Amino acid sequence: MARPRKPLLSRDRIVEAASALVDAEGLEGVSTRRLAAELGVSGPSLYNHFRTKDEILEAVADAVSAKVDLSMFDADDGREWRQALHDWALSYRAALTEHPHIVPVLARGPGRRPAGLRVADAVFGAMVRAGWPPAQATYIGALMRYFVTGSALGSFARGFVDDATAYDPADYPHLGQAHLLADHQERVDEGAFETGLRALLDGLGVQYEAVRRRPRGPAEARTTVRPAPKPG
Amino acid sequence: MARPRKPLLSRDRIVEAASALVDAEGLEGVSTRRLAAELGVSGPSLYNHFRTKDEILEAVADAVSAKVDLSMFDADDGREWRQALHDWALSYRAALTEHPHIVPVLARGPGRRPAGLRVADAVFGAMVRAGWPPAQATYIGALMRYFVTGSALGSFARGFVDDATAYDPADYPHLGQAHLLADHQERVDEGAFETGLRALLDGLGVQYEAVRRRPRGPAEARTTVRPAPKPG
DNA sequence: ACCTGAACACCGTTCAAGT
DNA sequence: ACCTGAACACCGTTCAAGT
Repeated sequence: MARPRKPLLSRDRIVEAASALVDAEGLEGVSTRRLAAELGVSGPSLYNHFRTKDEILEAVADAVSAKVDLSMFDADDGREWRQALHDWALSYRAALTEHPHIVPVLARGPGRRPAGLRVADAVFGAMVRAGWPPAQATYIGALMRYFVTGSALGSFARGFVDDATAYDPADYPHLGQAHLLADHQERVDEGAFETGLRALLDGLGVQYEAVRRRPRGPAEARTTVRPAPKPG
Repeated sequence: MARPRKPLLSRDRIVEAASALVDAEGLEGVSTRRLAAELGVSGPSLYNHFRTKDEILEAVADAVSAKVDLSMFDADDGREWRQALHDWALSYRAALTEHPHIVPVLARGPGRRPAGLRVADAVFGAMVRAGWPPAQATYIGALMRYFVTGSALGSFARGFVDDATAYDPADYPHLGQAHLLADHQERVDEGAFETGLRALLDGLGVQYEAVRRRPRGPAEARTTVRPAPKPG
């Protein structure tokens, strides 16, 4: 069989199989030959649909971004911007922790991925509507992204070993109980995420009040970052 | 030449060469053969000093962690915890942006890397000394890490293309100026980082006041996360 | 103990050949 | 247009052989 009358492959089928493989085996488990085998074709066939393996992984990452709920940013649902950011962050993090192995790819940046851009667009638009200056709205999209991807990528607790002898008090005077962290991994990561998210939103609240109070004095315009590259 | 009287290699030499290679070519530029060639030996020689290539990369990441300034956490330098966290975050970020290609490895978590653990230890110790409950001190170390590594990993602006036609208003109604971001990349990332850091510290300040006010009521103990796995 | 070359079991990608 | 097998230039790692 050289060419079937009905194509055996499609971008969607490839992305679906690649996602399953990434979830099951991690990024290292994905080779073009392995993926092709999973799809019942030979390795080079994939190159009729994607230019590189990396493009396939980008598509997998984008499929995860597409699962992030953005409905809280809808114009007139009566939600406050802080509440919307909060809910979005939870949905964002949930999407990532459901597919942890692809996070390194996704964390590289929103890039050209359509779903990633849709996220950036929604956040930026909602913040501007809420009264944030465009420059700040851009920053908020970026910094929230930093925090959420950072938390999904580097489970803090996962790094600690479940071995009391691993942390010599002479080297790490305050890590006496560190070996216990291995057990409490998830709880610590979630606590840190919640604490950080609350801090972020409270802190943005402070800045929001300041911005609202002096909405755009010319003196400020001179000392501030500059007109404001949009967005997002 | 089979075995020289003086070893040709050492862990330090290997890490040094690997760091240079990572900086110059990125992670993909590092192969064991390439690295060995740079050191004037054959590929398998490396395995006398490291068990795997990944162990070499971990060591490179740890060398970067070792450059993070921790002196602001020294017991009696009169600094306030917020100021210390702020200065540390800047130093942390600076270390990472100087070696951007290794960040994905470093962001995986502090793991067993000695310098990474030293960082965790210093932050945890300083926060506890400042009056934070151990559980919260643990969270602070983790959430600061999320934010800093996330910002170093995923340059938000870098993701946007310098092409006005790339962002169809029908798809992304608020991304009209997105193509300008490519130009302002660094400024946006720095603005987002500063804005986020300030928000984080302000927000933690709010939580600090709350914790200080009610230092450990039994009612709180029941509703709060739980005793507190240390640290760090 | 520490280096070597040869070898194993893989890679991503290109390309001419098939229909 | 879409798949194939063969091939190219790589990989990380193991291992027996050398000193």
